[in-house]
Amino acid sequence: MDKEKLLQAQAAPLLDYFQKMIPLDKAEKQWVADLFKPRLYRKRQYVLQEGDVCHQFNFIVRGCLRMYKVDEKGSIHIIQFATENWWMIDLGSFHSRQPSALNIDALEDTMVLQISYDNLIALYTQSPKFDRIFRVLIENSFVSLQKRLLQNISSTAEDRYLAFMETYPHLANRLPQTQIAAFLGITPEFLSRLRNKQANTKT
Amino acid sequence: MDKEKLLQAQAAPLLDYFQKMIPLDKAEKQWVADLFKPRLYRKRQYVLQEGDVCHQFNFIVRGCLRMYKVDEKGSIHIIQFATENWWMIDLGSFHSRQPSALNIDALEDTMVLQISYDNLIALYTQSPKFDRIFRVLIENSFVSLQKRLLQNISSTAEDRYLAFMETYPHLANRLPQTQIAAFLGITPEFLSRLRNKQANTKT
DNA sequence: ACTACATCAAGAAATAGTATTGATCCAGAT
DNA sequence: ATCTGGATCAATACTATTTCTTGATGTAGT
Repeated sequence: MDKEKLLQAQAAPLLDYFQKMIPLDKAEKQWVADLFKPRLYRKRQYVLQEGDVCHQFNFIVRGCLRMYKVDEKGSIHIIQFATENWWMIDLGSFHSRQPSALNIDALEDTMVLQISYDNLIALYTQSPKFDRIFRVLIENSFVSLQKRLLQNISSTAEDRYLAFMETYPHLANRLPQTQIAAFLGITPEFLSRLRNKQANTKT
Repeated sequence: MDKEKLLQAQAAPLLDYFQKMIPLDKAEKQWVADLFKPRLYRKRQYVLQEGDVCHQFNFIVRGCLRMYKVDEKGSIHIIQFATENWWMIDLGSFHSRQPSALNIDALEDTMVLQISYDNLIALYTQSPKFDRIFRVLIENSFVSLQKRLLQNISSTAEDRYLAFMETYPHLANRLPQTQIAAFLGITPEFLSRLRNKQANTKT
């Protein structure tokens, strides 16, 4: 009993998150608390390294992760940031059990709740409610991704910067600008100049 | 052939180390070069986290690792530091395949050569010479450990500090004093006072 | 030749990590 | 009871690392 309570306390942010989507019964809460394991990643630590299979579906309790691809020239292209109450995973690698071409690492010390592939399947089997939860959750991610793509192919760097500031104002002051630049696909120097320009035109 | 040379070059510090213990023949060198994989851990990054099984036997090429236990109060007790040409592993977890109660992380960016459990067994099977090498190497570690224990149970903090300075003079200027304090089992403040005292009595 | 960026180098500014010091407290040995 | 060998807390100082900005110069596409 004591142990159950401890697990539930650790999983609380995730249980809250699910609860807001679909109410869970007692047993379902306990499964979640049992199958999602808390884990701390420290700043700069890899969560997933290119060439490894992505074995974990990660829910971020606190901190910030980034997913990126390193191109042939060694430049970093950031696909996604994720902070509190977001998910981070290479879904392709996770489901195909094939090595990932992507990297995930921590920009801050980050606590996640992670579930392994096998345990996630077990969870789906035990309660189809989780099929629905994860469908919705992935749909949300899909929508953000599509939005991001559209912006990328259709806008100039300045427009992308402005859109970023609108969509993720909380990230703007939280992340180093080097990271934001890598997300926008420009150099930190150029981002610095863009910001300068913005600041000047405002007054 | 080219590839062989590259691997041997990467494994050079380890081959030198073995060579000083027992001469290796060509095939043995190649096994070592093949089975030990180079890996970089960045400062603050975990090499082993409490609760995980220790799967790798690590030889440090450059950098510095620390092994420690976190107690119920959250205090850190450092069991061991390891720098160039030393080994770092939770031997208990490694051999029992049970989760470790210890943490290992990097105090500096650290390059290791690591061999997995299965590959180490394979190495022993291929050449019993490695049984001897690893026996000797673990005996060395055992002796340091026993010395450390003895010091710990029999000395005052000041004596332990002096002994540390004698035994590991190179670590004294390399590690932050917070780490040395955690190794000696005292607070950084008290260590600071001890050093002050030493400096004054010398003149 | 103008716009929208990149590259490189250097310095400034901000932040995080480390060390020191003083004040106060406490437990065990004398 | 008080002295010694420590701990804890808070403030300050110092150092190192990371991040940001700026200037100079270059380049590809319209």
